[in-house]
Amino acid sequence: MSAAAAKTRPRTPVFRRIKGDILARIQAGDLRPGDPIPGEEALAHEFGCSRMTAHRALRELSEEGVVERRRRSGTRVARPGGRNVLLEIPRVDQEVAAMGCQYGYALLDRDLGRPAAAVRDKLEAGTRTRALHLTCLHRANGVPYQFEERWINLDTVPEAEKVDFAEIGPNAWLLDHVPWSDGEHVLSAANADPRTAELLDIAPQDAVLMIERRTWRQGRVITYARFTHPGRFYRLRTPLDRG
Amino acid sequence: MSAAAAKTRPRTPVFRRIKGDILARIQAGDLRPGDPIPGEEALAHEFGCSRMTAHRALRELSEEGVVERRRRSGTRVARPGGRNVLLEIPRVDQEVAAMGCQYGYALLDRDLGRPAAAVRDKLEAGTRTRALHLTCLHRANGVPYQFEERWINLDTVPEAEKVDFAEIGPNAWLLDHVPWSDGEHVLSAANADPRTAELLDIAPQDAVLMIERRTWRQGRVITYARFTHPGRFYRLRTPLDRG
DNA sequence: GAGTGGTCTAGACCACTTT
DNA sequence: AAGTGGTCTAGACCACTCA
Repeated sequence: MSAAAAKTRPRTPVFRRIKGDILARIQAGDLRPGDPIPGEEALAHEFGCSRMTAHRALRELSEEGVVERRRRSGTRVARPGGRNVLLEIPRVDQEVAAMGCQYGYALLDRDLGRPAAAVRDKLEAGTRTRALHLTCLHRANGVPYQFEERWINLDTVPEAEKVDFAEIGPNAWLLDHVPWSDGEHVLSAANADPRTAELLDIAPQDAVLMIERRTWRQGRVITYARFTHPGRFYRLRTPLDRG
Repeated sequence: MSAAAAKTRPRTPVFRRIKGDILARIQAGDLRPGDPIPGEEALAHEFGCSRMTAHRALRELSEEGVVERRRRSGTRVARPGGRNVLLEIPRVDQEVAAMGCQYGYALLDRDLGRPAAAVRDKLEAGTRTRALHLTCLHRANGVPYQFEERWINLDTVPEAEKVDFAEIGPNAWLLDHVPWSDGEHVLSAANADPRTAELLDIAPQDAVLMIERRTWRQGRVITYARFTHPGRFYRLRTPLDRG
């Protein structure tokens, strides 16, 4: 087979070469959205590999949204709808350190009790549920960097009641003490309220980027957190991955 | 083999059951960050499957950031650093339609020429590069929904020069006419400038959520776009996936 | 050197979908 | 009924890394 020639000791795995080849054909405009892609059998023959290897290449392309697969009818180039983007939301202390700045943490307020109805909804909790309400400020080289307001559901994480959070931030503590969790994130822009503006040392009404996070553990809400960043400086950036 | 007993016609693939089992152990607190996970050989024996199947389960957990794998030293529960979140940035027309609203598109301005230095940098272009500058407004039920400002690199996509974009939005046209592309997204919050505020029918200085997108084709920038949404209404939401 | 993960094979059977 | 993808096996060899 001339196709299987030029072994050239393939440092890159075969399934990657298949993926790269198909991706290149698409990027070159050779294959357009909706166009059919050779089946697993054909690809296996073309690349001189087993069907499993061709299958893996096509499966990964499918998971990445590059192609669409349907039984019987085969594999086609996906027609891109929206964009699915991998967003990294780093830990604030690591983020500040990565910028080469001195990280500072301060607990502004610690308050225990039954939260208001709006927060109760976020916690998916009943009226008798108690929550730990924490207000924190994170600084980079002394400059306010992130304002954090957080509620921890004490029904789900009762151990949190005994922690004072004066030294360790709630995020770091939770990551160390609560196993693993599902998460939901909501991104929005808002005008800073007077208190937030003062804490972040920005003008009232300045735009802030807000990240709301809820995490679950076995179906119950662990915590609801609001992270507020000065909009003028803060950016969330997605890497450009697919080469 | 007693291990292979109880066929029970497993509707869910074995590799999924292995993944689910390990995830459950982690979420139950049975396995904590840093704890070792049985190797592929051991898992294969435990679940009565081949090593390939166990390998796939562990590989996918690793790709999802749940575990960390290293040769020789084995597989361990990952210690969560930041959070990697899958963000869906939908097409504005589909997004509006999905809300059950009437989608409206208007081209406000179409301008051809050499862009200013700031935009030239974004396009990674030289001083002689010409770009098509488009300004568009997207509406939902007649209400301004998104303001779009876009530059298309005519070195990369010369065909765009002949399109008038009066009827079809630049995003839709590009998706149909330019193969596939890498993308970079930047999210930020800002105060609306007077012109944007007027177009979006919001007060000046109101917070807006801005999404900047650049796409590449074979190493060259196709387009740089800025999407601006009224911050009061617009939310970007990540699904809570891992069950 | 030994043990782990990473890849690959050449088969196999099944599930789904379209004809 | 036939053709496609989805899963799985029981081996194999290699690469990396730790002891």
